[in-house]
Amino acid sequence: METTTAYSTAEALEMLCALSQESRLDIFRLLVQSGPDGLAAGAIARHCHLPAPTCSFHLKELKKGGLLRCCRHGRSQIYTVNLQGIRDLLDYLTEHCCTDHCDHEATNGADGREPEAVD
Amino acid sequence: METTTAYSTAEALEMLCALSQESRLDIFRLLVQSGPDGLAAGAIARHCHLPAPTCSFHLKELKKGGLLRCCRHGRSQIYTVNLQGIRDLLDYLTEHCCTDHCDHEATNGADGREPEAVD
DNA sequence: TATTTATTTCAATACTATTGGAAATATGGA
DNA sequence: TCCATATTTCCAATAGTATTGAAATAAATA
Repeated sequence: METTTAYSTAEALEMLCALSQESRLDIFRLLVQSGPDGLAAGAIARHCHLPAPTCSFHLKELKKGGLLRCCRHGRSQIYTVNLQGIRDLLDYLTEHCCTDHCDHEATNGADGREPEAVD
Repeated sequence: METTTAYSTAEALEMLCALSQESRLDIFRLLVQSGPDGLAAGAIARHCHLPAPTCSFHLKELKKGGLLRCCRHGRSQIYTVNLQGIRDLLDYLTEHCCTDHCDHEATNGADGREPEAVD
């Protein structure tokens, strides 16, 4: 495992796009709960109350974003979360969107601060 | 750390929607870099190569999602990142989308649950 | 091969988001 | 007050995303 987490903004954006939809966030959370064994497409559709084609569309988007994996098992397609994917997204957000002055519990807790014009 | 951050899925979703757009991710990252002093709307538009109305639209979306704050300073509107907002999103993702078997630091969580196929 | 079950692709439609010019609003200063 | 600057709102055009029934594909089994 050589995870350098040199995650590009483009890749992070694609992941954010994948997760930023209600049904897809539902599906993703369901699969996180389901653990490494994953779930078949049909079971996911039933759980999330989605018609099969709608569910299939969202699964494809999540897979495209690198958040899911799938493999065939008999007649079923078993979907599982790609753990490294969500970790990479968290790392990206921590690194690029939450740096130094935004370092967890570092600075003063309250929001109050007097901003000054820049530029 | 005393705050429980009971961030709802609906709120997390709104934040994900706010961040999952190229211009908005650009703006957000720019403001993270700019630190607590923030930047005026005009400066943000120039930095991100956006016409003023387009930039204003995106700033409003980010603010709606709880990722930015703004306050007037003379003729300028100064935008700053809402640190608690992005922290809450990270906490939500860690808690709901990256649990046990997706342990960041390979720590065996206090609740170790058996991952099993759900229905 | 024909049948059943599981899932995806297609295609039409509906919906939501993005864009940017023009006009409106807000502020500071002469 | 009038003018210049800073930003937002309005609005209409365009672009992109979501939804789902019907058809197609895939695999197991008789």
